[in-house]
Amino acid sequence: MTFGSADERTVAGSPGDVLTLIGTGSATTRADLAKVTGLARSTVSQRVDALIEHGLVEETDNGESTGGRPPRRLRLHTAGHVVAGVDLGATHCRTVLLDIGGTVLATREDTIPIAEGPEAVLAHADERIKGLLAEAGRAPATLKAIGIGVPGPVEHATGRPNNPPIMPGWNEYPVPEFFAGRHDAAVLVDNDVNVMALGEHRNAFPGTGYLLFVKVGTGIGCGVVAGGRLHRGAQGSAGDIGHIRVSGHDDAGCRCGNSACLEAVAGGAALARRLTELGYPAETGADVVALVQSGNTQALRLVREAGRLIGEVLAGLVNFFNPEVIVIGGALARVHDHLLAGIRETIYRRSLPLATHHLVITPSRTGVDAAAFGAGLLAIEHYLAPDNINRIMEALPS
Amino acid sequence: MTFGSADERTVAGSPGDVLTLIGTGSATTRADLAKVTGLARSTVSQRVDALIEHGLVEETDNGESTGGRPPRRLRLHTAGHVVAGVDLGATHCRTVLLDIGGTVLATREDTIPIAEGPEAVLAHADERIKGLLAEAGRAPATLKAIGIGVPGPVEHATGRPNNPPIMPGWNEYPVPEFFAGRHDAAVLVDNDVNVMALGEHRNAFPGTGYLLFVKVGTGIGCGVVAGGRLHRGAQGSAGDIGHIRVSGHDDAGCRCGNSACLEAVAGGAALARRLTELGYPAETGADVVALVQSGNTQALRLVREAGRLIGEVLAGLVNFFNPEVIVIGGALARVHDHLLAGIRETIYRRSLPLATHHLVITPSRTGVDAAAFGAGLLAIEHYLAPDNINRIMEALPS
DNA sequence: CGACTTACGTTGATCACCGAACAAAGAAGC
DNA sequence: GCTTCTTTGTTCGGTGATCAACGTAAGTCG
Repeated sequence: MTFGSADERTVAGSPGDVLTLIGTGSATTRADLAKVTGLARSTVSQRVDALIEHGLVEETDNGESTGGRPPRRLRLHTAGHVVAGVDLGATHCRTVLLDIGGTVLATREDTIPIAEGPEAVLAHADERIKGLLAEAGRAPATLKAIGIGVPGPVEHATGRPNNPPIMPGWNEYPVPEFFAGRHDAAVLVDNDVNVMALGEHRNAFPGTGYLLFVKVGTGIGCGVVAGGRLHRGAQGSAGDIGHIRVSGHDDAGCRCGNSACLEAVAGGAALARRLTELGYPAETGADVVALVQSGNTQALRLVREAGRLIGEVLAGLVNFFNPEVIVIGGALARVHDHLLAGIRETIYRRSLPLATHHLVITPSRTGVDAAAFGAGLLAIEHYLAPDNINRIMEALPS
Repeated sequence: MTFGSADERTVAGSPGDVLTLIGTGSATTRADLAKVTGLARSTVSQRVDALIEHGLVEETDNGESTGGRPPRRLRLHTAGHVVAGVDLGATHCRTVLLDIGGTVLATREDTIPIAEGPEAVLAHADERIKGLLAEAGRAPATLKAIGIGVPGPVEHATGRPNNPPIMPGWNEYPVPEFFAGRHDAAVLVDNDVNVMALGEHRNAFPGTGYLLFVKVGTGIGCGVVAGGRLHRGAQGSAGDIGHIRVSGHDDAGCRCGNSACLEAVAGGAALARRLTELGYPAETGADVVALVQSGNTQALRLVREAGRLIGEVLAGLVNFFNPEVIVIGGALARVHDHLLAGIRETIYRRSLPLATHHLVITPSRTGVDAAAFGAGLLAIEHYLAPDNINRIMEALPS
């Protein structure tokens, strides 16, 4: 027998918790903190002083008075702490430097095939990170954590890719160890769709408990947020919806060896191939988007039909998972008017009313840097996690 | 921006946490507790003394010596605290009395249509609970919590059924309030499949993080355990997989208004109807089971085919959710040899190898009282939750 | 039958946290 | 412009939870 676990308590008052409250904006002054945590004002002051001494918090201007002494506002001290987010795709590497408040300091994008293998690609990314640090005028030692999104399943606890189909040479490669001697920073590795889901959740839907982020690009994948956290599943392969079967397409073979997979009929590569067959040459999802935007009715029809097929799969997942928000991202979402129409139509037809009543289905609000940004958030959240902060402050009693 | 929440810390040491460790068997002696919690032995003794004074813990025989003084074993004091679990079905009411160690003290089953409405049915259940208390020789005041599983979606936080299709008169009915004047006990209400999933998880797979419990009865439903806890979704309707579309059965109309729903082609009612059409009269899932057990090859064929269809849906969910264990329960699981064969066959064919590599697919190990027992566990876990214990002990400083 | 090992209680010391008093800084009223 | 009030934040002694060290209990081992 097992009981409920020990978390889920009322907001605790450790230094790390106090910092989290300041970072999230849940409390911006000492008096606020006292109210929210239930600690005495004196204790709060003591905690805040320690955080300020460690360079994690700073005082800003005074707030508005409400009839008495105006409060001193507190916020994260973003100067001495930055993180990097890295988005590795099949052929690209996007890098972003964030301060721990989540502000973008610098970005970089370039082309490198992930098939060149982990050493080459990670060395490349490391060069870019160093470049961004220099560009933003931040000392290398201020880099506190690195988040990396990769196009395949990852065992998040160890940072090792787990039989990734499109990353030759990366299987079981210990990514964090690569950076061990190069930076004094934690390295967090996750699937690219997961970090996009995280970024979208934290940015656009922070209060939401249950969110699906669907990326429609060459393939189709899904990031899952449950209870405000990423759901990775037992092997870290959760959200792999590209190979779920759809009705009526048993003739469509998929690279996975099965037929009628969602990806094989509604992915960007599949749409491009069918458009080529119809006499409109296209290779990638971007080409499909271009055809739609140029007014090609066949392309438009295909995208809408793809939306219906994606919607069929999502309708099942809505019943099963009961999310509050579904976000559609990826290359094909750039023509989201047509894609979403098909998706919405099918979900509202095939899902249970109770599950769709408050369901929001929306295009992604984050841009091309979504994955790198989400990877950066992963890094920030690790660095600012209460436990980590408590450890840091115990290690350096200042 | 939001950060990771404040839970997920190392095992804390509040009295409630200590009790949880004793209850789960994670630590059975004072010395154990000191090791696990990191508290000083003196502090642990103090905590344990308080728990004993409150009648929550008792000392048993001495344990085995490992070369020194033998430890005094601790366990939950089950005498003064019992809970009730209630399983309400379409036509039945099963009641079980458990001590807080999870031991069954008494059970009762009888027939009452849930359509008689909440007052009548709950009054009936309350009578049964009182009967079980008397039968087990426990004072009414020792009843600390009541768990109830109902055949429909529930808003778990308030205990109100949420547009349940087969529970006329129950919509929005505040179940906990019904018991307010009758017992000084918390009332937890949840979907019946959820409590079955909980029972199965705690009993058979306590270490598992991600488990699906699939109930194949008249209809088809699914309870979801994620991260060791029940996943209920945004509206509490998660796991409603009976109306997910399956391929190649577009002619099969469903009571929900759509066609090709899993339930409409593989549910017990659907199988019974088709067997009747084939000349083998059957009304319920139990009749189908009887036909299979009597060696009817048509029934056997249908059950196996139903397994394949259920497997098709589950294959998609395995990709999406990446569970470690899938448990098959419900009336039709009594012929699980045939049902599981079809399910396994399809899942291993259609799911990703990474997700199926360590996947266990197994029939339920819990019997006919699974739901009532699971409801009782829900009650126990609420009562023994660290926060609740801490509140109790602060309220009565003894 | 002592030496050793492990378990548990006791006790003075320590440290985190609290609450009350005090200081700071503005608003409101005259 | 002054006093009074309100809210914020700090200082400081007091209190209680927790700890580490020691002492006692109760076994095993040679």
